[in-house]
Amino acid sequence: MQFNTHSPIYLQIAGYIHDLILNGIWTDGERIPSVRDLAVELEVNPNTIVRTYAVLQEEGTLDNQRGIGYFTAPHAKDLVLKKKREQFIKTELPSLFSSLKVLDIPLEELETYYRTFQKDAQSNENKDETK
Amino acid sequence: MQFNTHSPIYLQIAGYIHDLILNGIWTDGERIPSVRDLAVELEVNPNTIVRTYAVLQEEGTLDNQRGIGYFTAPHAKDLVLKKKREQFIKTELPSLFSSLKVLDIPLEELETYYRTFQKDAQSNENKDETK
Amino acid sequence: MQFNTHSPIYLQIAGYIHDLILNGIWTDGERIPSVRDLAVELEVNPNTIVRTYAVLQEEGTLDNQRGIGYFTAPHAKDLVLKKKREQFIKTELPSLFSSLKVLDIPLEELETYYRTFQKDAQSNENKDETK
Amino acid sequence: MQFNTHSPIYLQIAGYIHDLILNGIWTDGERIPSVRDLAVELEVNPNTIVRTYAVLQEEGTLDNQRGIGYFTAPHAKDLVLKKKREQFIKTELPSLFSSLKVLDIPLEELETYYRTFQKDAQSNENKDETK
DNA sequence: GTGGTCTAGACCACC
DNA sequence: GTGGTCTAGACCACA
Repeated sequence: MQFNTHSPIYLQIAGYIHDLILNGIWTDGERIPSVRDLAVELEVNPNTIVRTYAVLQEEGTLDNQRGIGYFTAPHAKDLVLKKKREQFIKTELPSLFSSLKVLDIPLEELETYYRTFQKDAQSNENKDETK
Repeated sequence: MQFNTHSPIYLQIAGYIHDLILNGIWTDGERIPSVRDLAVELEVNPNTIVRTYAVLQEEGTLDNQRGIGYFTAPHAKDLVLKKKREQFIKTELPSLFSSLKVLDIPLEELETYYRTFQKDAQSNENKDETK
Repeated sequence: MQFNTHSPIYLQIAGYIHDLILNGIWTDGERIPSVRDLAVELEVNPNTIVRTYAVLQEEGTLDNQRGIGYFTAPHAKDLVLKKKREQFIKTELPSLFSSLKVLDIPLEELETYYRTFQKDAQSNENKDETK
Repeated sequence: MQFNTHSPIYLQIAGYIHDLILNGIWTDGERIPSVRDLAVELEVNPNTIVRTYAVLQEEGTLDNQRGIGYFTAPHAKDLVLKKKREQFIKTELPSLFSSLKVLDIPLEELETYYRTFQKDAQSNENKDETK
């Protein structure tokens, strides 16, 4: 049995940046924080960020202009969305379905909970608007 | 940002035992490995297993008889199933649904994948029978 | 703070013998087990029993006839009863009363529970007779 | 026969803390000694105190804030009082009543002693006020 | 043999 | 500083 297994920090940060892009916090083509700045913000060694940015550049999510800085790619959001969807369908769905099977929860029950979830989400949005 | 998020080993082992019971590897009322034996098998300190077993006894999943050993409770499987279902609905479903929303996957699409999953599972079972 | 404090075993055994006499299991003037026999029965070092019998002889509960053995005194039961009553009133009652005070339980409430206790005891006796 | 009957130290300390709360020495919501400090004070291993505090937190008597310390719960005193009353009525009263029966002390006699006890207690209080 | 408790000492995350 | 966890090793009671 294996305990205390993590994905490496630089990959955790890559996932974090994916989420920033998906949620529109970093928009397509925008200039993003320098390696040094992000390292300070996340309280992490700059080399870790270097590695993260390299991975994201490799996969096409980020562009680099030497001497200027890093930018999100022109279609970063679509690209990340596609990537996450594939990963979700290939790895998360099977584990979800096997949970449903073991726990003996039919798909119909899921739909019920889904409607409740959507109603809750909506009422929260309304609250936010009122603020 | 949070890196290094673990649940403690003794709880990871508790979860592992839940799965053993759910999957019928440990059946209701059966004698289970002694503290020392399981500690050797999982390569942890006996005290860690003591703590795991104490938690599971507290929640009613295990019984024990001093000087004899630990046993799964008479209705251990039902109890664990109930517990896991509650936990699944309360904590995993919301995160699933929010993934669906972010990834823009309608519930209907899930059903399609579900049917594929079930067919695959069935064909695997048939293979097993053929063995 | 003091943990793990016991009365010495020889005194615990003295109390045990008091109870035997009070409950009529050892009657007045009866010959009682030899030091050696009682030591075996209670799984205790014979010297411990020697000490117990010495204490009980000192307080008048036991008599010793050299070469023959130990006997309960002619009025052993009355003597023990008197002793226990005194001890009860002097040491146990105050602690009981202070519990009642701290827990805010009026004496009247005690009477209620007492009646319940007596009824239970009686019904148990009836069961015994039926046997 | 059973000699050497202890409750474990961590439970003895739990009982000791119950008393501190009942007697108002630790008041509701108050910060209590750190694990290490109490361990030093009671001359036990810190892990023993950890276990005691865990038990008391489990039963709702204590709260804690990570990195800050332990606190008595907002209604700790009421909670402990309720717990102790139940335990007193269920386990101590029957043994009291059976003592009364064996010693042939009628309940009325108890009342006499009770009045004496109350008078003594009152005169002690007056002394305290005079101080 | 079993589990239960306790100690000593270490390392970690949080504040 | 705080609590939380884990290890190593010891001793105990029960069966």
